[in-house]
Amino acid sequence: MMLDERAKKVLCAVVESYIEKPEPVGSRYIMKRYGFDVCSATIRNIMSDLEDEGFLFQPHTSAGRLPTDRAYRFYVNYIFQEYLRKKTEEIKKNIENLTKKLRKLRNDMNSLFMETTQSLSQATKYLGLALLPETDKTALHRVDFIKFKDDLVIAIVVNDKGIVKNKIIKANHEISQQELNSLADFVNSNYKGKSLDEIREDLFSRLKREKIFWDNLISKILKMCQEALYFSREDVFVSGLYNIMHLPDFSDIEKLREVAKTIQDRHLLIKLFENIPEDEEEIKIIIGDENPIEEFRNFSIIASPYKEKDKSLGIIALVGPKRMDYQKAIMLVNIFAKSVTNALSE
Amino acid sequence: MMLDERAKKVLCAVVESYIEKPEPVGSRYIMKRYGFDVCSATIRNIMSDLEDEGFLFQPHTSAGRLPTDRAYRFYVNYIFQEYLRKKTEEIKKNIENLTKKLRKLRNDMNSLFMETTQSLSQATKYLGLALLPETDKTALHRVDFIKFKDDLVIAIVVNDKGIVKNKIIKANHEISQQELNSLADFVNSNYKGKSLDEIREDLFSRLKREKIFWDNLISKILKMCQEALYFSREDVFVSGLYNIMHLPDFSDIEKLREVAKTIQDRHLLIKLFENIPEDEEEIKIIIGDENPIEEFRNFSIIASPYKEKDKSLGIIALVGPKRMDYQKAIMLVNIFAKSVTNALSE
DNA sequence: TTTTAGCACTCCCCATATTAAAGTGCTAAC
DNA sequence: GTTAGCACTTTAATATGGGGAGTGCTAAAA
Repeated sequence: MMLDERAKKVLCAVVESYIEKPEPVGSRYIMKRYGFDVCSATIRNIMSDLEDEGFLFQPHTSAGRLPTDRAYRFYVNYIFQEYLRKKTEEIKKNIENLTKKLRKLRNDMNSLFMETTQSLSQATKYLGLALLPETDKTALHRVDFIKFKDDLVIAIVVNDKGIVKNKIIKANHEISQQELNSLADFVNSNYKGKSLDEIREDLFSRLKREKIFWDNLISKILKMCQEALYFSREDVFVSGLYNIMHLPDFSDIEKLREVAKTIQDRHLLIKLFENIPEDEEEIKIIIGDENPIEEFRNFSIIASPYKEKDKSLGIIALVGPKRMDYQKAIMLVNIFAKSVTNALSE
Repeated sequence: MMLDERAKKVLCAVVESYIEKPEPVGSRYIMKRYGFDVCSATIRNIMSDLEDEGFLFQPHTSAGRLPTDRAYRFYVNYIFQEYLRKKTEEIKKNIENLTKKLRKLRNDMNSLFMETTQSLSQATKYLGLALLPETDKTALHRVDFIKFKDDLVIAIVVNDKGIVKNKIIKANHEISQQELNSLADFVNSNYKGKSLDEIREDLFSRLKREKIFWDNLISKILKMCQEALYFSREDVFVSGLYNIMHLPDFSDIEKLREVAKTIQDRHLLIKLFENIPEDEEEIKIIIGDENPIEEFRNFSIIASPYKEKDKSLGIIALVGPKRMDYQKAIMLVNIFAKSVTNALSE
């Protein structure tokens, strides 16, 4: 399946043409529009070969050809190389400017990611997503335990990003605000700066070490504390559902429905991100069938982690049709991820 | 425009028929389906009269007739009377059962309203909404001020419903955690149980009374405190966008887009609720053009306040097409609003 | 061996015509 | 006031027939 240079060019031309306008692409059009110096019959032969290789298909005999997922993959690899090679001054300038703008929001993550996803969606008309830092992995800034009613306690955790999470837990026994304050003091003075999962781990070994495992009061309290410090990942920002509704790819309402349903279901959405490595430098591109969740097999995702210093915190992404303007999408995700990283890293 | 009994029956029949199936309604169909003992020509005459009165219209000559907004209004008034009159044992039983179920969630408002809006949407295939209690009007349970970075302070407010809100504010001067604790203590011991707006008001008059108005440190701190205790209303739950996508009324994507855009814009959504009185007992029904916000002129809203004891806290609502199953929608909103009220009032 | 010109063939799309069905409005009779 | 009957209107569905875009193949040219 080695393609010669000309075949590659034709393949990319077909993909680009289809991205530009969702219609079957003909040989004559390719020849003229992309300035090939051969006649349409030659292009035709090449396209026929590309079809044999699984890059193109015809909706029916005697129609033009459409790209398969494989073609998109090939195309994306191609332009992505290009992009990395020639990342221009202009992009750097864009990152600088955006960084300045986002820096003002660095202390308010909600606004920061609201702004980010909205701008991304606005600029592309695709769906802008952002996965917030996992509370469990970020450093504890402070915890408070507040007695609510009866044996209910509200645990409030502030992490070093200024994100506030709270949780209502059952204490299983009457406990005074006084005692809760002591508990909070204990945690704050011993564990500030540690990540929640580290803290839970340490509490656990402490329980074990001191042989107060299953019975006494302190053990109960520490266990409650463990529970209070567990937060499953659930914070995703999604913007621009109404933007994608204008795309011809979503004129079929069933596709829209898939997206809307997935958005509504946070757990599913989180699952989408699970297969995207957070620790890599590169932009990750997922096309159609490569998608980890069934519901998004019709779409493509451009995702990139954002970091603070060198630690990856979360992911910024665009979700759009497979027939997406990858050039633009890649560039924008890149710019935003880098800018957020800069803004957070000071 | 007095309609005689028969005309009313015909009008209701037309509306009901159209709600059942979105097609122009013919005279013969009405006669047979709704068991009128006159021939179709008579119905035809009545329908012609109803058209003159502005209740019906024809999409084109020689087609059946469709209800106008006025017809929906008439119909809804009619069935609403009916509903109030004959509220059955069954409904009471439903409320009891649902109350039991929701009571388990009473201490976690997020889950409570998530569950409520989802169930409402699931049962009707319309959009389920719930407006949470306004932080500003609910009683303070406790406030905490947490020093974050530099001169940033995170204010965390817990109200008596167990809802936690937070806000990042600039202190404009260095302030220690010690001082913040004193401030929090001060607010907590003086104002626990008071509503945030009362507290702000009182802080203001205190400032004024003590003639420390514009200058010294305490004044600055109190002003920061005032700012920290202000939360604009913004908490709305919306469920089931993907449910309405199956309705024939939304096969036009432009209509869907209106809804999706409105949902995304919390402020607009809040505005929707502004014209719905929270303090009334009754279920409020808003049809088409009666809608306060432009974007929802194509839809109808069934809304009802929920309360704790006798104090209104917020609103539960369904948004659907004008061609909505009002009977069902009214009943369900009624059941849910009453059940939430019961669950919260113990 | 590769490319090109030429041509027959396929299939979709669109515009037009035709027909059946549903429903009205009107008139005259009950 | 109500009904039967009928002419008329409009839509929706179904056929009909080019026109156009594009392919695949063959034979000749490069």
